[in-house]
Amino acid sequence: MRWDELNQQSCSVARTLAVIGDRWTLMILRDCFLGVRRFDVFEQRLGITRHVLSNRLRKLVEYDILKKVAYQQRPLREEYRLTECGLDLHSVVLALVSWGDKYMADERGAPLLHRHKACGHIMHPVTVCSKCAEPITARDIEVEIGPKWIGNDEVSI
Amino acid sequence: MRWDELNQQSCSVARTLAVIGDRWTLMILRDCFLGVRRFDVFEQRLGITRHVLSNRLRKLVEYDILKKVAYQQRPLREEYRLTECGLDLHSVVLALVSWGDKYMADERGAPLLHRHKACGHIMHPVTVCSKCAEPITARDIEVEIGPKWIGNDEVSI
DNA sequence: CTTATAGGTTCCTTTTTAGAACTAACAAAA
DNA sequence: TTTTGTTAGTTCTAAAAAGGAACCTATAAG
Repeated sequence: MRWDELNQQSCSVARTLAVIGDRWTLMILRDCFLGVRRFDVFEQRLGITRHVLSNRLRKLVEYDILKKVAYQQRPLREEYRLTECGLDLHSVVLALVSWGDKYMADERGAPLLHRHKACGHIMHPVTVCSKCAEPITARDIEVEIGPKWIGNDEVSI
Repeated sequence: MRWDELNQQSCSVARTLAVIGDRWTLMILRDCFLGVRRFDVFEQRLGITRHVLSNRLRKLVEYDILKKVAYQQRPLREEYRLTECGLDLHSVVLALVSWGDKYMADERGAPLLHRHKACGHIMHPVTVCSKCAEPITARDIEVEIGPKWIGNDEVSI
């Protein structure tokens, strides 16, 4: 199965990964959340080739995760900014950071800390239930087929 | 930069992506959270080649995200199960699902629903602050360098 | 008139993935 | 006892993607 076939699957993970599921795209998004917006800054920080960077940025714009915004005319220069849709990927990046901080850190601990502006504390993300607000782990969840998908062979648990 | 160089970076996202940051690994993990444990089931469900599946499973075992457990002797047959470390990736997969349900779904809505066993409701994951329990968005967070990393050129915002 | 800058594209080489066939270690059936 | 089937792989070649370096375009500054 190739990338372009993946987003035809009836699975939200597959469709999401068809857009953002490679290391470079996720690294670019990490940098976006750290405030990076320009082509050459991405290139230098990531050590990505210009060719691949160009392709990934194009795809992110195509899927409305980033948008190009002119910051100068003559010569026209554009930078890449997260859209609302892109900002919503923050929970994905935060979940990756949090896991990495816990399992991949060395003795110096997490390289970057996250401060919650509203409460002022250094925090780590906690995933909770939207209904009862209790923290969720893998064992707390049961999965079932969506009502409009019942009887559809494509989707299975 | 190649995969193996990525996990030497002083960034938890980079180190995490060096292990799980490709679409197949994340698709395998999705299936693990749906209860899949055996080689041929992964192969059929994912449409992945046996070669790549074999490599990815090996890597996941190497990093203690999955473990091989014998379910039969003579001939020895082993299956792959999530470790505690692997179970902690649930928040990553859940964040991917949730974003996909919101932005990549068609008119039928989310293919799979998540029921929180404890409260009994269909839920979606919400990321909250570990200190004040308020929901977090990208704009609510400020990033700063970890105390043991200050003065270290490797890490930068 | 040359050099610098930002944001790319093009070209060729190396690495990774796809797809199919083959293997090992047994069990069950003919 | 030979054949067939099952599970979990490995090996091979071709196609696709990524790496790495050079080139391009529009403009400003010196």
